[in-house]
Amino acid sequence: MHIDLNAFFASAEEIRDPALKGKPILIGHEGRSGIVATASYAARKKGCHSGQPMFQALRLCPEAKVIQPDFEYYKVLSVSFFSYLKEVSPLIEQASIDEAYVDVTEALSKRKDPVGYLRKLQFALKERTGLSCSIGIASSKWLAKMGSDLKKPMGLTILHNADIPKALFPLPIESFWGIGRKTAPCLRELGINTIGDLYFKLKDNDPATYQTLGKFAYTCRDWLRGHGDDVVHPERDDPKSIGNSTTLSRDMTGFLEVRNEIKSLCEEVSERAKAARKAGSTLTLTVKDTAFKLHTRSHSFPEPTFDSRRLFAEAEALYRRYFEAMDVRLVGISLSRLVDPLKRTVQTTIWNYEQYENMDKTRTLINEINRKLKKPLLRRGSEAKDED
DNA sequence: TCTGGGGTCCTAGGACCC
DNA sequence: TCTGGGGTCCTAGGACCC
Repeated sequence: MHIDLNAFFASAEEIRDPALKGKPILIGHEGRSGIVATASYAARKKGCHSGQPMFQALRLCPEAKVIQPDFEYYKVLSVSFFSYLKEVSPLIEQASIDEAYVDVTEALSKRKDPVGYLRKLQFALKERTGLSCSIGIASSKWLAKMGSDLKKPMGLTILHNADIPKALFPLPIESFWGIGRKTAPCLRELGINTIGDLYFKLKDNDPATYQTLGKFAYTCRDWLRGHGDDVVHPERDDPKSIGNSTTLSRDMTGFLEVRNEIKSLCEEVSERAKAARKAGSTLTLTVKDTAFKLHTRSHSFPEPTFDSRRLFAEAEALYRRYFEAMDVRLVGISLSRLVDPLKRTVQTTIWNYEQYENMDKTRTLINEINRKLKKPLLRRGSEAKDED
């Protein structure tokens, strides 16, 4: 099952202020370079959609109410959504703040009326949290995701593999999950306008289609046959990178102009890493130039770290070395190759000490170090010390 | 008043090792 | 007789998604 909250941020605001119900709402910032994160269904009717520059959305729907996003509040609602799902099945893979894959094989096979059960589940969620959702049921994650997109809001779509031609083939190629604004025009160039067109080109081994999609072509072929990945990974919530970026109040040139922004980004990343109990070995500095092109430069530390001063020192070095003369619109800092600093053991040290003859002594020493590593190294907030 | 910010995954080239 | 084939790790860029 793929389950997706409908117009999540807008619904969240309606829950907080029921007077907004049914009204056109745009969630996003209104200032320079603001974009729409979510548009309520009333606003969507006027042509508003997420990703749109806010001023464009307001031109289409001047009466819309603009609300600044409140991610902390959305996160709270999201947590209650996921704890509700856990009652249905323990096998949940969080796909984003508002959607999940759930392995309901067990839960559904026991029911006499699985469809009725899902409907009840959907309405109980609405009852309990005020959130409406769409559900897709299928034999693979991709197909379930495509299914949940077919009917909104409060949709329930069951797609058997045999339904694929009728349900998906007529859809425009842009609605294929995994094919976006770059690939879709290339496929249209090849005469592929619908999902069905893609299916037949792949089936007939059209070389140009395979060339355009690369390895992804084989994944698409599997998906369209109903053979895609169907394994739900509950542990997927372990992050692989932690980063923050910000669009500057104006274009800036030279490190001294962006120094304070980079400093606070490093501090934010450091705090988030500590809170997630992660340390990272690779720091990446991202900048966007005035033509909206992104540039990245990265550095790997000999040891994983979350120390904001080390992050900042390296970010400064990278910036001065590569971007000093560039007009810059956005700066970002990201930490990756994350490890849990509490789970680290001293493997390299073992090698050094094994050269010594007294193995008992060595073992004692290693045990002692590992015991120390297991003690909490991280102190919270103001108690945090430099050596942390 | 053009186009956010959080991520994941893939590709390709180069250094390095055996 | 100038130069194989296996692999890993690192870096940079880019596509895609919500």
